[in-house]
Amino acid sequence: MPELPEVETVVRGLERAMTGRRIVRVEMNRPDLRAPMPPDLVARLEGRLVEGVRRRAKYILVDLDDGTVVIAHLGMSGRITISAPGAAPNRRDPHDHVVLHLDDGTVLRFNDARRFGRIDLSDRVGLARHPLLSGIGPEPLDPAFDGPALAAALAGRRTPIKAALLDQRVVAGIGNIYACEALHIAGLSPRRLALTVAGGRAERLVAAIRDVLTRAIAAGGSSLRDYVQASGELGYFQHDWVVYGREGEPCRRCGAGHAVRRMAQAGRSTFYCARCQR
DNA sequence: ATTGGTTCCTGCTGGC
DNA sequence: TGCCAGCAGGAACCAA
Repeated sequence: MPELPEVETVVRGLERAMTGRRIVRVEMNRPDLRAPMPPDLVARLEGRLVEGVRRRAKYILVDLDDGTVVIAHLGMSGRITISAPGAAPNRRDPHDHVVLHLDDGTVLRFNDARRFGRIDLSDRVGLARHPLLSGIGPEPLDPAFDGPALAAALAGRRTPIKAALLDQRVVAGIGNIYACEALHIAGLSPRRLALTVAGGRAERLVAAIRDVLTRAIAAGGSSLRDYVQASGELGYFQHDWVVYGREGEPCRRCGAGHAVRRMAQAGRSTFYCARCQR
């Protein structure tokens, strides 16, 4: 799915399109995503004013004027497209599972071919206790996420650091691409046991995570096959990947000769340089 | 308690 | 050119 930078980019697009607007009509074309959507979704959205849109981990949170919060996750193939008021209607797509019509004519479509995404409802007061959000770790761009905090989260864990970074309880929002990139920047082997990432190594990894996520957000995220920004534009951070998807290409840091390798970890592809990542 | 494997679903791509 | 196995950004769930 879109990882943190992609979700952040979508949230910024939604924020512009939705804030201060009223939802006048909701179409629910297919209620069975990864989990069934709430049966009262349409009733609870229609007529509500949108107060804001924000992000937590890879979740999109839409605050409504009655205290309801819409929780949306894009899964692996989910996207939200925005048709500006007066724009030609999009071609009908069988994977537009939920369609929102706003009072200014804006149309938002939640599209997810693989249906790994989810949509749920909560309320502002109980949001932190919602089962989807309650166990999630610190936001990586929050100043509270520092070397000692990461080291504490990794203490005693005998899983590879790559797998630990994908664990949303350790740190929020990192997925396969940015885990590979951050470990390369930090010079840490993806195979290294998580518990050995402490002290200076943890500091380096935190700095690397912040660096890659910040640059990716600035680029509008990475566009893969299934991902476009809310506005329909493409992010371009995929051109800045140093290891992800570059199997066999020379490591940009080591110079010629040392090829980027690919291996499987926990069923996912890991890309790394065996020379400069220890 | 941690950890690794499996599973959900569809679409695209690379190799034959 | 055509076919199809394998793979894809995630994470909940299960068993050990």
